[in-house]
Amino acid sequence: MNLFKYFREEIVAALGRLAEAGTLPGGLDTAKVTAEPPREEAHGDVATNAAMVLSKGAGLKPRDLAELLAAELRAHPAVVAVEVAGPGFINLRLAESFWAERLADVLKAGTNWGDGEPKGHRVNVEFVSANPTGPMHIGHARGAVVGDALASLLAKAGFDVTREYYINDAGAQVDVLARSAFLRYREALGEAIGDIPEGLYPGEYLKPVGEALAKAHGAAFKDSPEAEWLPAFRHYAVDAMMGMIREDLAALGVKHDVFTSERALVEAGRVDAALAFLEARDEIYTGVLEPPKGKVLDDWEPRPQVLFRATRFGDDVDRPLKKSDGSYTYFASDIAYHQDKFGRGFPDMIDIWGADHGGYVKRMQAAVRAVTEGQGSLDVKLCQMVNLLKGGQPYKMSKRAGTFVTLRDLVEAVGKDVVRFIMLTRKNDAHLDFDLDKVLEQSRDNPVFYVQYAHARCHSVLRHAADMWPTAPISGPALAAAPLARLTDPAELGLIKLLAGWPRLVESAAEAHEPHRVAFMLYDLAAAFHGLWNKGKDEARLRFLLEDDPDLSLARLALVRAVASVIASGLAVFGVEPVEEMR
RNA sequence: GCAGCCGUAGCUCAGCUGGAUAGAGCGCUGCCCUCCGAAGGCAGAGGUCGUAGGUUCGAAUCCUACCGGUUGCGCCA
Repeated sequence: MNLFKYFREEIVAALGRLAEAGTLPGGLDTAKVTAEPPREEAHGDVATNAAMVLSKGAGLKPRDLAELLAAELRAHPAVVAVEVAGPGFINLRLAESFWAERLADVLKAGTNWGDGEPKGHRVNVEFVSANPTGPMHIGHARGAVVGDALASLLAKAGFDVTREYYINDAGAQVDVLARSAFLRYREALGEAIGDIPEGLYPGEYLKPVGEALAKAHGAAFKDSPEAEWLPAFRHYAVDAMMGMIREDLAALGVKHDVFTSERALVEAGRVDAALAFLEARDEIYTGVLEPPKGKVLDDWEPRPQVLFRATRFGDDVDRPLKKSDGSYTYFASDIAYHQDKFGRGFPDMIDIWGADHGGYVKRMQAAVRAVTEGQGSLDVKLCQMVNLLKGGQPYKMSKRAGTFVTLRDLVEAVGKDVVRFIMLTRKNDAHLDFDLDKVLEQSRDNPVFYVQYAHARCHSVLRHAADMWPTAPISGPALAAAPLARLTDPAELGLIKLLAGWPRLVESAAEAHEPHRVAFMLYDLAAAFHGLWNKGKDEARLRFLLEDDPDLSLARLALVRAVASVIASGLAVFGVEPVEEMR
């Protein structure tokens, strides 16, 4: 339960009662009424702006309306105090028993606490979509993690999520891949190939591909013209690269539900169909584009092109769909791809792109509007660069020096959980520093450690409790029945309030498509827990386990268990394994 | 030239889709840390939220114009 949603409904209901009694005019628009946690703790637990946003319609001064509503809200059993403050805020303070009940809710729900109601609403998250021409590098890691965590977050919030990967296997770059593989094939047959020519992929990872092709075909294509071997080699190489990419993703703990091939779309005529669809609606014409200003293009010459009327849908200029040789642009097949996703039952699409593709957002959104006739929506999350550092200094990657370059190497160096967590500690569109030393540091300014440590400490307490009272019921559901009313210290109540706010955070982070908020919530929760722990150092009576007071200890164990459970639940959104012991 | 993103404490960044006295970590300063649950704790200083206008009960948040940084800008994906 999102308690703020609950109180918003209670406030609206109270307004309804006032209207019924004739105190307020009927039919007030309550859409702008909010119930939120106040920033200042001193302002209570729930604050509403109702009096301020409704005063005009009600014909009352905000503070007068606030007093009326406050009187009505005082009757609520969970409310112990109501204050009218500032320009007309109404602040509610909630009973300790109310918080005890929320703690029991957390314990009963376990890691399902915070789950949204199933919405029966499908969302497609497309991410990674790295070109199938080589292993994943560090630049891909952020998009992979952000997409995967966003998908998990949406799933937790109650959406029916599909994780999708778009394989760009139709462009010129896969032909280059095929030629590169062909070279390795000749090499595997014993030919001296010398340096890899400019324009081909030089990576060693293509050697096994060449060897496999040599094994399969022998010398059959050794001296054949390109047309004879290219499609087969391309097919094999793309498959091999995708296999490698899937392994890289698996190392990072990422798994897609659907892989869609661009080539398959093209061969099935989907691009033709999409263009015909637009043609029929007069969204396509042949025209000449202006050269971009302020940028020197020596080879620019105006020429007629097949253009999409993107300007009709909010883009700055109309966009080309065909190259001068008559083949489709990337944009054209991407239109078909998004129309395909829409047709598969995803009106809501999210794409995760690198920030260098930022210039394509408008045109893609324009195309989605056109091709779904306004029924589909596309949100694009752009992931900024990751700056790799070591000890605060830029980390130069070099193959020769043995410093790593691939995603796999990064994961092997620091672990997948560290990579995943750190990638989510910034907004997707902000630059991110990834310090190879800091992320392994055991200190407060390493959020991964700090959060994991809080979780491990919780379990340490639970282990101690099991030693002290071997028969005590300390499972989550059992602890829901503990005497929770005995938790009265402000630090304890503060912790419960954080736990109780988890559903609201899940909901708003999911709605905003911002998984990084979970990282900050986890950090705050860990800080509050460590704070309470430290208080126990100074004040012995605040320790979790008191041999002479098993009842109170049980209540505190309930709190500890709940903290562990919410941390675990947040880490689950990130795909990070919560640890029970630090080593 | 145009477009997207960014501009908040000395540094790195949050700021809950418009709320009340703008927060955290690092760094700095000062105390505390012989024992439970090592990988520290507590407190303090530090801000005209890039600038200037606008919208309204109320703006770091929305709009406009500038300034600075960044990423892009037909036949690459």
